Amino acid sequence: MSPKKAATGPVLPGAVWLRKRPPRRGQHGLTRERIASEVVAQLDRAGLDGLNLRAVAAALDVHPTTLYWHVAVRDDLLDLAVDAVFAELPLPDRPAEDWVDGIRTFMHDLRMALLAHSWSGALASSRPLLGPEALARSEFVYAALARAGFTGDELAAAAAAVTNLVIGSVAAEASWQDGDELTARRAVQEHLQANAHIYPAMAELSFETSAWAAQFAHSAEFLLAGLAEKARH
Amino acid sequence: MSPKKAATGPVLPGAVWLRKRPPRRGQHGLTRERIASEVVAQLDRAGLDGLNLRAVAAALDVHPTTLYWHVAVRDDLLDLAVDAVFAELPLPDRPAEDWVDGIRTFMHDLRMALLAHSWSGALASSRPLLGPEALARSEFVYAALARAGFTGDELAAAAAAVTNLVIGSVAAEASWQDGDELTARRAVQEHLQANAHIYPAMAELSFETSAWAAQFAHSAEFLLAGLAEKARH
DNA sequence: ACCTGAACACCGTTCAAGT
DNA sequence: ACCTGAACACCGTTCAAGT
Repeated sequence: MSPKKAATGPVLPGAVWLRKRPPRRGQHGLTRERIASEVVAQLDRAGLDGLNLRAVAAALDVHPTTLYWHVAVRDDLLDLAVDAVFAELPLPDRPAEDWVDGIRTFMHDLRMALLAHSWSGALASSRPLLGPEALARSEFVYAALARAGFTGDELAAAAAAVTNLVIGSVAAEASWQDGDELTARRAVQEHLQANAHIYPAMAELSFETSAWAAQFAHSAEFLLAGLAEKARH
Repeated sequence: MSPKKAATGPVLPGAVWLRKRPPRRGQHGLTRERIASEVVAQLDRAGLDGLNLRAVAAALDVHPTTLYWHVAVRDDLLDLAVDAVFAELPLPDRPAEDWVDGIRTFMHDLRMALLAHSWSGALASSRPLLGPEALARSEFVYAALARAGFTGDELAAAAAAVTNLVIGSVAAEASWQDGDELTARRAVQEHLQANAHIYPAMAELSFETSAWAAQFAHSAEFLLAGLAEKARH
């Protein structure tokens, strides 16, 4: 009957946030916050595959199994880490005068926060974002789009489109930067040009300058233009 | 000097496709295709976390370590599986009369193919898609958008926006369906309403009917509207 | 309520050896 | 060229016991 067993049914992703959190700090002062920031640090250093419970515990100066008092499964650590990344996202307390500007800024800020932790895009795209920091950012997006005139299903869809485009773009971008990006790009380009008869349109493009930021900016403008048009009815 | 060591530098994601593939089939008739479809089958059954090399090998009736002749690392298996999913995506041989219709159909088809294998969205979002089947679909998108009038950076950005929005949306959707979705939704809604003072806009929405398909359709239309407007200059 | 310690089952990967 | 077999290092998780 420990807290970690309190969740009903199977462990579902994001479930850390729906369980009651242990409020008091133990004899080592171990809190979710301390655990989260250590996990972030190790993910930054070792990447998603490099993370391991024993190293996290060692850095926190506790026994590996101690962590199981604070989380139910390893994946919970990832949820804590992702929410910590969202906390880095600046959240304006006043809405922007022009809602399009507000959403645009949010999209670029979100991209930067996720890119600062290369593992976070992959996680944000594949796990429900239910932490308090992530929810606060969602609330901001909902509020901005509601002010733009969206309601009901369209409001939910517009908000989803905004976050899914950003997170999807960042995840794709980060997936290239895991290895040696330049070598990878050259290999792909060679491959495309060697098979130009199969991929004529793609072979024409030059990936020489991988201008990720500019490409993302264009992507964002495409969506913003569509949202603006629909908001006008 | 085995083939798996042929790649220069560190193992980068998607690298299976850039290495020369062993052309002939061995005494067990083990090919990349057979391995790929077995991996897909096991992922469908056990999920991403449930996949293990030993089980794959057993099902193929070979020794676990035999797989290392055909791939360099476990992740290569995932790349093979993702490309196999892309192969299920119907690819029209004639372009649509209206390019918007063509892209719209592609987006919905891609969503369906990825949703049919719940693990594939997470993988597609976090690994470069360099397999032949995935590239062929990208080529289709590039060609359609080029016909719409996009060129250079804007063409690349438009294509990226289309695939990233779809993959990002599917990954998010699938992340909810890993566990008991209904229970999860209810818990989240309770949580939002209990904290309605923090999340006023979100608390208002009813997540009763989780109409994923309708929401995705709206998201797609937002992007398509923006693309159409930009294409008109 | 929070942490320790021992122990278990599992799994990706290497490497030398076979045919 | 392709496959086997033994072996290694590692790692998430459990459970009973401590304070």
